[in-house]
Amino acid sequence: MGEPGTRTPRERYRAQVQEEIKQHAWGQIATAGASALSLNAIAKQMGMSGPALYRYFTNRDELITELVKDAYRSLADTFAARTAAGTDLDGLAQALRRWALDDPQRYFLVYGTPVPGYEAPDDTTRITTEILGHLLEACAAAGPRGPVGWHGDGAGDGPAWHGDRAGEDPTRPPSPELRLALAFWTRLHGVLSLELAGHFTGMAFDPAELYADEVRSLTAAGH
Amino acid sequence: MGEPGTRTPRERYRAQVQEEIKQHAWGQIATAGASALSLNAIAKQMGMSGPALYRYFTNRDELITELVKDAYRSLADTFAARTAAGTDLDGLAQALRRWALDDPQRYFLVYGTPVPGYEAPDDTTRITTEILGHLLEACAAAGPRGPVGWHGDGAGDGPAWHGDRAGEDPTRPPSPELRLALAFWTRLHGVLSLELAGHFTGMAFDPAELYADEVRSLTAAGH
DNA sequence: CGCGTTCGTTAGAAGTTATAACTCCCTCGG
DNA sequence: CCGAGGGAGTTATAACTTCTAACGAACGCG
Repeated sequence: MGEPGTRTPRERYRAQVQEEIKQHAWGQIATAGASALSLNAIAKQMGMSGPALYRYFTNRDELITELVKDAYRSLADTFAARTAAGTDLDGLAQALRRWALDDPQRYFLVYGTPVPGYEAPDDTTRITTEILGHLLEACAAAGPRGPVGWHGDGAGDGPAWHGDRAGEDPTRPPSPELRLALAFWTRLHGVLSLELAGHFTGMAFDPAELYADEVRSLTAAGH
Repeated sequence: MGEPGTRTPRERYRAQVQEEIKQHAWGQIATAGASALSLNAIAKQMGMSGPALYRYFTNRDELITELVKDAYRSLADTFAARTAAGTDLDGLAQALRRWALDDPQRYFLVYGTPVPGYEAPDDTTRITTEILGHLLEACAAAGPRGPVGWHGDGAGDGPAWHGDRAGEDPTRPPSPELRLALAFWTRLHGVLSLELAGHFTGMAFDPAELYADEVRSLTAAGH
């Protein structure tokens, strides 16, 4: 089994066209949002007529799903690169913020409004667990002292994680690392989401300061 | 000047049909999201043919804008009712959570993914300032001790608020009430948004506990 | 060199938003 | 009471969308 990436020249061409389609799709999403993504417009931009794209993606939803997967992959990579350089929560937070500001619509494609019926494919959930793995690693390195307590400091035993043992009691307090990771995730997403959505425009303060403040609330020992 | 609400029977009928349209629209949004809202489908459900709806809303965007305004109004009302019953942050947090869980798509219509070009109309921003007014009231009643500090406890002077004085320096630390209100807003939105989007499904913990934990992080004195 | 897979094309169905033109009925003013 | 006007709803139509079907042509492998 040779390289699975590029085998025959046909598959090479196919992958290249697929990539170009996704590139134009990202352009459209950045300017008009994911709901306004038009296959016809993409085809016109690429100089070919509508239905040709269906050779590369079975339908519009599959294209969007692929973009979502790429976005997850991109976030996982930045997290991996950051944790490789040092497992500090502050660095991870700054990397997350840069990733979000770099392409707001990409952020919303991952963490924005969900489509009610949509179910993420299996490989997507695999990437999310990888992302949370990096986060948990940094949380474990940050030490057990966390500013957040579950039930006012219940001693969580073991990493109660993602279907850890089926039929687990959900009310049991999770591990300190998970509690810190959840606070990291929700607090930073809270600031980023509202900032990127423009809910802070017109208010006389700097969102970066608010973000730094929330990061500090996580990294500071909960004395 | 009589009641501006219902004057002639014609206007009464018009308002009633408008309300019925919005009702069907909410139904569609709840089941398929706002992007899948179809005027044709609504008209068919109401037993009349497509273009009739354009007598009541100039276009699809205006209908959605009206729904957004209603959602804001609904949140402002629940906040007003709650603060009238007692200006405690915990009660406000529980009211917010109930309002969000009551209709997730309504929540996302307000705080979800924004359309890049969209600008909220003036009356919408007026309602948002009202909502934040209730929140600030509760924050002021909660006392000056906040768990969050700007620049490690800078003494904010006066309510640096929403275009308070034009040309204000955005880097100046805002008031303690505003800092607490922002933490309330972002932290609770962080949990609610991810929970409603389904990012916690499959993880062995109760989102309500996480929410209560974050509320505790706000109401507890930052000793 | 041929044969088959794949690509891109046009045609077309079914859906959408939105406008134009027409009818009908209700309401308001004389 | 009665007529004129305006609002409501209708069909027809344009322009757009996703997506399927059928056809032709080009590319690459044996």
